[in-house]
Amino acid sequence: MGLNTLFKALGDDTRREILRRLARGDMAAGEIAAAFDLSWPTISHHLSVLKEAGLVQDEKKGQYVIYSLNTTVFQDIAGWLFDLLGTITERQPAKKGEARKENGK
Amino acid sequence: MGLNTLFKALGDDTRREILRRLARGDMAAGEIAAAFDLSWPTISHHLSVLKEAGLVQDEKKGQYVIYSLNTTVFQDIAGWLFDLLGTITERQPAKKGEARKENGK
DNA sequence: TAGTTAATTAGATACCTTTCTAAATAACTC
DNA sequence: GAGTTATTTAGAAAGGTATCTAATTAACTA
Repeated sequence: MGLNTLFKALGDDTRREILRRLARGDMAAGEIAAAFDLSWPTISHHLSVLKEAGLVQDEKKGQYVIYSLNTTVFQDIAGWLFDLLGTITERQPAKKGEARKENGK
Repeated sequence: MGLNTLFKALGDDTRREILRRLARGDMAAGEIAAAFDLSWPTISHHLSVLKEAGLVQDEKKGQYVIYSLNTTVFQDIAGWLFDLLGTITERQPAKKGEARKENGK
């Protein structure tokens, strides 16, 4: 759902810790909430941010809601990284003695 | 300066576009500002967020301030990604017929 | 169906972000 | 040194985010 939403979702310790736990295996919402020193509604909110970003999926199993990691979005991050790093390597290496002088005096 | 600051800095279109331009070569602050439909102070602020996150560096060259990409932080992102994806592959693949049932009914 | 357990939604508060205009600082040019 | 150009800092407005408690919804259990 866009790199913006994605990076914003990743810019929070609690949310990254949730992802780390989900990487070890699926968990119910309450199980996740129990692992933190925050209220259930707060965790519920973080989960919805992660879901919005496509980083997790949820599935209702009886009275539980099981959350799992969605790894496909990590390709978006990797793709963005490669694009950027690719652009760097594309640029002409400046000849000796005139390195990076376009903007200087 | 921490993954939090780093991801937060990346969660903005303008800032990612600044990085993309810097990937092609160093630029003066004003040169960057001129490329956007935003005021100079706004761009100046975005640059300080990027700098705070360690994504760019600046260097005073006479009356200009030249900004350049700092690629070393990308290792932090890559490292985080690898850690997470590594954790996923570490987990025991469930045997057939008992897949992902720990939390279910 | 009344009670219990699981999870989300609503509403409030405090704080952080993005953006602006106006002012300040810093360096160059005559 | 007076003016010009480059950039940042200050201060304000609008909107977003993280967190809480209380209320609601949904599903199981006896």
